[in-house]
Amino acid sequence: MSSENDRGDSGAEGALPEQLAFIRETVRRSKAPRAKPRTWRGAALAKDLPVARVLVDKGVLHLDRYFDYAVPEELDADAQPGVRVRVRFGAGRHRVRDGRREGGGLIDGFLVERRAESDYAGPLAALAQVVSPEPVLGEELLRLARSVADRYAGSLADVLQLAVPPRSARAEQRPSPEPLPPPAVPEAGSWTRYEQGAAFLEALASGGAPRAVWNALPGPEWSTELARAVAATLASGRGALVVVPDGRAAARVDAALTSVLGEGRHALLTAEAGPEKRYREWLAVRRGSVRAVVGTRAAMFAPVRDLGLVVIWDDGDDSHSEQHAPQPHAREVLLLRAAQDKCAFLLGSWSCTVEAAQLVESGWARPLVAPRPQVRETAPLVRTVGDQDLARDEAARAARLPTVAWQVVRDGLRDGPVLVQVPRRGYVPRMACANCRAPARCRHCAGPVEAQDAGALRCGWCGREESSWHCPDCGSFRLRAQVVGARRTAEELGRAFPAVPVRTSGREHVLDTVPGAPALVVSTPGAEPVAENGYAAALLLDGWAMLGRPDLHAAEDALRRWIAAAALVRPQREGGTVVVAAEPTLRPVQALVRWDPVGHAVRELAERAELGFPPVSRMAAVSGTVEALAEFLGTVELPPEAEVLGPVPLPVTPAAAAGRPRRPGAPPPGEQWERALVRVPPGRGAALAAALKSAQAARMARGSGQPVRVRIDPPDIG
DNA sequence: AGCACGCCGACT
DNA sequence: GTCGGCGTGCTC
Repeated sequence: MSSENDRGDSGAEGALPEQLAFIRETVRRSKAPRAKPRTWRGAALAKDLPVARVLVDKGVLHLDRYFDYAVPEELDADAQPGVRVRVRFGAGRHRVRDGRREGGGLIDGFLVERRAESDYAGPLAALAQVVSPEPVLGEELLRLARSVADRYAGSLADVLQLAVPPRSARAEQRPSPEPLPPPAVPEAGSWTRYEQGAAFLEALASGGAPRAVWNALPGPEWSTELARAVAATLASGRGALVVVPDGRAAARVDAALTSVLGEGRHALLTAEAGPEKRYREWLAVRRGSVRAVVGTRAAMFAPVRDLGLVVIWDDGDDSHSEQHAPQPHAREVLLLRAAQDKCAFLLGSWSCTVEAAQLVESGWARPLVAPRPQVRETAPLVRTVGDQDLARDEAARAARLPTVAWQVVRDGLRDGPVLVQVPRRGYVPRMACANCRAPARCRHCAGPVEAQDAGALRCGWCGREESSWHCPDCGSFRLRAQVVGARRTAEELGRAFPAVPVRTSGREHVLDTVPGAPALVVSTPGAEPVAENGYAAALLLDGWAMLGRPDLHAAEDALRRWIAAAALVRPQREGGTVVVAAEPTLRPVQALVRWDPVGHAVRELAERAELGFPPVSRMAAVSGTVEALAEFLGTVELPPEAEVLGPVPLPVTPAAAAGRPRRPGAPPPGEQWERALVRVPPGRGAALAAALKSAQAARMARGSGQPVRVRIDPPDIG
């Protein structure tokens, strides 16, 4: 299916049109390639392979090519492929002084290749300096970075900035430890709970490259199961890489790896470590001293030797999306790695994203699931509280908490801690059917219907006015804005149970664990502490806030967050109960009750295919001022199948926000920007990225003042 | 992006 | 003649 095609044609063998054009041009111009590079009044050059191909470390797209430099004799030994170099670069003030060319700034780069001769017809400048003889950019990493740049219409230099950590001389001086021999093949352990669990481990241990989408059972065993998969891969003599969404998850996997493998066999790569320690760990991996890595998203590029397995945990968490250009997603990067290195792939989660379901649907990966009785055995009981219950229950309505919920909390507090999940502030209210709460969508392109200041309705994607909306599901003509507001509920809850301590975990202050004693634990999604022996009960409040957004991911996100909280609750047989405040007829609510995130994702996938949504189609967002965007859309040569939606105006950033850091892709404060979406059918993702990249490159080269931002797989469509 | 080169108008 | 306007194009 689509994703496979895209991975195929964005691979190393497929050169982009502008690259081809460049190559053709260079070949034409240099009629007779010189046997030896001619420098400015030749200083002594390396005898063997006197040309260094250099990637200049500038993110600008039209410089996204290699440049040749001459290798002076004294740098010959150090100037090996993969090392960091400094070169003079820029058309500026070329003066020839003492037989050497000067001027142009000194700029960092990577030496990519040593060659006998150059395609470049002109005289070569010499390498100014080898920053360090440590080879940091290997062939595989370079190939990966190239694929990622192509996939995301970004520059190679930008990707390398994400992939290669900044240098620390002190870290380089420290020798890395001696590598340990491969460990023994681990026991299957709790993997036997899954139908293909033991077989998956065996395949890894025997050097195979199985690819699986793993729907993990609720509970704390997942990190040990991950560690066993890593151990099995190491036992086969290969390396393994695990990417998790945050530092807490990384710490859990780190602990599990230590207990399964012992000390010294794996590295922990997280931002928390600080630059020097982090580079030291990275170097230990790169040098082959350490064969296994766990880390947060930057670790997706970790240069693991002889990679046998890549793992991503909880791919639906948005921290897997890199914030820096070109904003690659860890799942997509690991997919590229699995394809490039022909290694095993494991995507694990308590929940299931549409993208994960697609990997199974297309046949690229196999499902790794537990049999239904095992799921029922492990999951808590889930009860729902909808509007009907609230309406019937006048007293509860005032407190925003129905009787069922009170009872569950009260009963739970007799046995242990009770988790209360409240939504974070700041959800954008959007329009939904007042009757059945289905998000209101545009009839033409299925984008989200938004309320304007004047009260008019308009599509957030194509900008069409919506004057006669009615709900396609239930026929209602009434719309409502979704409202958020919940923190108070938790406070009231605390007052209602005065004898019980209330602990909170949220953005500013995240608790890692809580003891098994009775307590109310109030948390925002993603910050839920793990309870010793599991929570006795959980209360998931204000489902509307999560479901109300007609964001593509609204239902999936809500389900993922509920499941993430509910997975910390004891199994039903131990009395574990979850109450979710949401209409029981809604699809994600039903999926939670049945504990069937995979079924939910499969149905969402079918719907996305029907509506032409990602990941079945591929989308890109292009934004800029009205003029800049119009000009860009006028010049870009999109593949014929491409469909342009919009442009529509983006909300103006208040000028008061000037001091604060802006989200990447957001317009500068006070400027009116527009955004268009471009979508292409399955298999044309690479062509779309290439077209956008070359249009962007042409634009930058022209230096036409106003910027245009291009974002592949925009996360916030709708 | 910088920064020079180039090919046209008013100036010592 | 030449100083300098910034349009155009290159950076190994």
